Amino acid sequence: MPEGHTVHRLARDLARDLGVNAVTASSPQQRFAAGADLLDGQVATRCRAYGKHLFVDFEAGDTLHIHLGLIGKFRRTAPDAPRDTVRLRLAVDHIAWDLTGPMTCTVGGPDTFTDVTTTLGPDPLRRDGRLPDFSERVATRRVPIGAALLDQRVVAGIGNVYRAELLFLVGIHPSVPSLMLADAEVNDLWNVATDQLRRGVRLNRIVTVDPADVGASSVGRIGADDRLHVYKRAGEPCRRCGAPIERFVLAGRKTWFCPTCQPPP
DNA sequence: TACATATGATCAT
DNA sequence: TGATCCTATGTAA
Repeated sequence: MPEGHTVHRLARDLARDLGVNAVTASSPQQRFAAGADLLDGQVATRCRAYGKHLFVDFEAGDTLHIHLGLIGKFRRTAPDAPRDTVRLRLAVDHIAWDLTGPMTCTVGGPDTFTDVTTTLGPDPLRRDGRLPDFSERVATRRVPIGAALLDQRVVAGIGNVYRAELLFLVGIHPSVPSLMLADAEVNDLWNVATDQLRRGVRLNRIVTVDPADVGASSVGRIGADDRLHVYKRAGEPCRRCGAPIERFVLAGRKTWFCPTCQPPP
């Protein structure tokens, strides 16, 4: 489930679990054997996230760089858990963190963080993420806003679920040209993104529906199937207006919108 | 057993 | 735009 919220949450949980102890690093799958050897026995000194990129610094100056991609997972397991597909296992005491299916898993020097993040747009989950930076990048893209939001050079950490959900929440159709958005709309988009991604970190999952959006019968409780407004809900009624949710492909990925709440340009 | 699909990104054409 | 990489899961056969 890797959008920015997942990676920021990982940085936090990893930092807590790894603590100040030396880690045992291994690559059961062997594809990261050399890197694991470098890290084995070192103390992790810092865990950071920027967009969908995760960085773990080690005492000797090595930086582990991980990007989960579409199917990657990094999860807390036990040292006796199955490991045939585990690219990297970081173990401390009785806790093991298992990385499977990552798009990127490398070890580099102290410049790794800067080198990787210099190409990225502002990250709403970071303290250094700036709205004016976002505004400027949105205003200079000659693509639909639904494409711009997936471009990590415009804003870092948003993926296919948040692109659809955020645009619903701000009432903007994905096909509206990025540079046509009013200042107020761009501000709104940034603020909603910040709020929603933070909520995602807190809950460790994407939930964009509010209790006020669900029926009185459910007493404000949000169930497993009503956490999202539009993502993967083609044909189902909009929770706010009842119109059937529609779907189309934008920037090579399916996206969803409400034709009433998000009028086409 | 096979196939489709997935919250991502890159590279080739 | 399409192929490709990586893994896991759900559905179909």
